[in-house]
Amino acid sequence: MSMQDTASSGVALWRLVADGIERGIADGRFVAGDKLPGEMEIAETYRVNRHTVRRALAALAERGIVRAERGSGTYVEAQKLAYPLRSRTRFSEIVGADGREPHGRLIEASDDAATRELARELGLKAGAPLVRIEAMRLADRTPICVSTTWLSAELFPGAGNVFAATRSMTKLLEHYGVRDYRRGATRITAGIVDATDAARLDLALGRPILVVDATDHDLDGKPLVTKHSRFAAERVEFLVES
Amino acid sequence: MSMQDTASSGVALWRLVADGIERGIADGRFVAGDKLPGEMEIAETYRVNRHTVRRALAALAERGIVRAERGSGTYVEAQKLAYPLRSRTRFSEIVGADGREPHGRLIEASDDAATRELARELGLKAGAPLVRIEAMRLADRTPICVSTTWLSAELFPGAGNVFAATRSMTKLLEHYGVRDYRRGATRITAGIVDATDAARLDLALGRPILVVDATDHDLDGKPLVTKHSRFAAERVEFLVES
DNA sequence: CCAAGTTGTCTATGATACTAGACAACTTGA
DNA sequence: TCAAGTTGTCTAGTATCATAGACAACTTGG
Repeated sequence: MSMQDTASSGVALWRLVADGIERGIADGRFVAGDKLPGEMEIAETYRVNRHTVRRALAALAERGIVRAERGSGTYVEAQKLAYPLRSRTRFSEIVGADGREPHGRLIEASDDAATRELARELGLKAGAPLVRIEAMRLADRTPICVSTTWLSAELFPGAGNVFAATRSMTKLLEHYGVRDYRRGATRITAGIVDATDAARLDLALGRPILVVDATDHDLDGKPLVTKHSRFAAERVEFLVES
Repeated sequence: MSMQDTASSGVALWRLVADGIERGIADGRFVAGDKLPGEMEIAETYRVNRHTVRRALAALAERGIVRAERGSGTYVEAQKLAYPLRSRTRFSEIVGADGREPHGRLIEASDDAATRELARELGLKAGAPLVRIEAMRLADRTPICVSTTWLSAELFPGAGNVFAATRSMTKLLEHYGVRDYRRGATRITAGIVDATDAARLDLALGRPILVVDATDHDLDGKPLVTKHSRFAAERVEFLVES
């Protein structure tokens, strides 16, 4: 691996090495507590200078993924949150099941007008008044995802304030008399985090995110809320059951 | 956006701009045929030199995402493949439904021994003989994903040759008398493409990929094959139905 | 204690990324 | 035809990336 190989890829070499090591951890080639190969050995496998490897490891160490011990070696630290995608998906339940403490945080709430896309998703007319809620979800102080949620301002007046108080979408819906709801079709893709989300998720620029678009319906199939969520890919793994 | 902001993120500035524009297209802010803002305007919104924007646009143009017209502007070109995740998921059907021509290609087949992980997934003992098939799937000549598939070498002797001939996992299983099969639990996450897959998928280094791990079972629930697939995130969108 | 192997830190050098400014070539609409 | 706005192409200067080598500081096992 040389500068010529990566020419015009737009990612620094040390970043490729860091991604490679991180993937090794994600794939289970290295498990929490394992000792990584020595810097020299890593340098040889990636055909890269040892300094480049050091920079990669430093980046991983700063993110808490590995920990270097002078004279001894570099060791693996972290894990991923298993996130089942079911028709009944509640963030707090999922995080709780993993033995971690769920948190919600309101970033911003504002009024908005429905684009054609949003109107179709929510069964409203284009231009209909909406409440837009920008929120963040954490597990044990680690940011997991940020999501933008839209609700009809007519069906859910003052939804922003209710969310600010309850910090839970489930409780917000309960407040308006919705006892239960189901997730409709979910669209998943991946992308690269933008500067705004990177700051919110405490993620380095250029990290991958899982992008999820979904609409929740009540039991009669009437659309309630539609969401656009961005998950830190390095901290979560979706499970689809059949 | 300055070099200081991106310091130690490991992604080139032009790459962030390119990703931002591409995401604008993915999110529907720009649709195929739309004219992008002028280079100067983009440079201002990202607070970046015009040359940096030009490099970003050049990268997008090379990938066929946009097309520049001198004296006029830069225009949007492409779309994504909708990929439903059901218990009965067949690549050829999905691509066909999108009006495109599905293709399969064998990259490599070899013998392998089951790791503890693979053995558990396939209901075998660790060290059991496996056939490992590295394959690639395309839609209209565009690479969509590469996957590594493992099967028991005892249940499916010579599976590599059969796949080479049929280039279809469904037909391979039929050859061994498996008439129907179902997908079990599927794990989805995102990552950054490595050098090998980047070459196979014709993807630039540092691009995001969707990583899917799944095991297929026969109708009695007996595990047949387990797969590790990597999808070019920029070309596909998963649909989860509830 | 010693030797081998590990991570930490320094200096130096060439290649690349980004910025900056200027101007050419072309398209569009008035 | 003309002016404004667009993309294309030069030249330069500065900061960062990656390589290279040497040595210090520390851990581990014999």
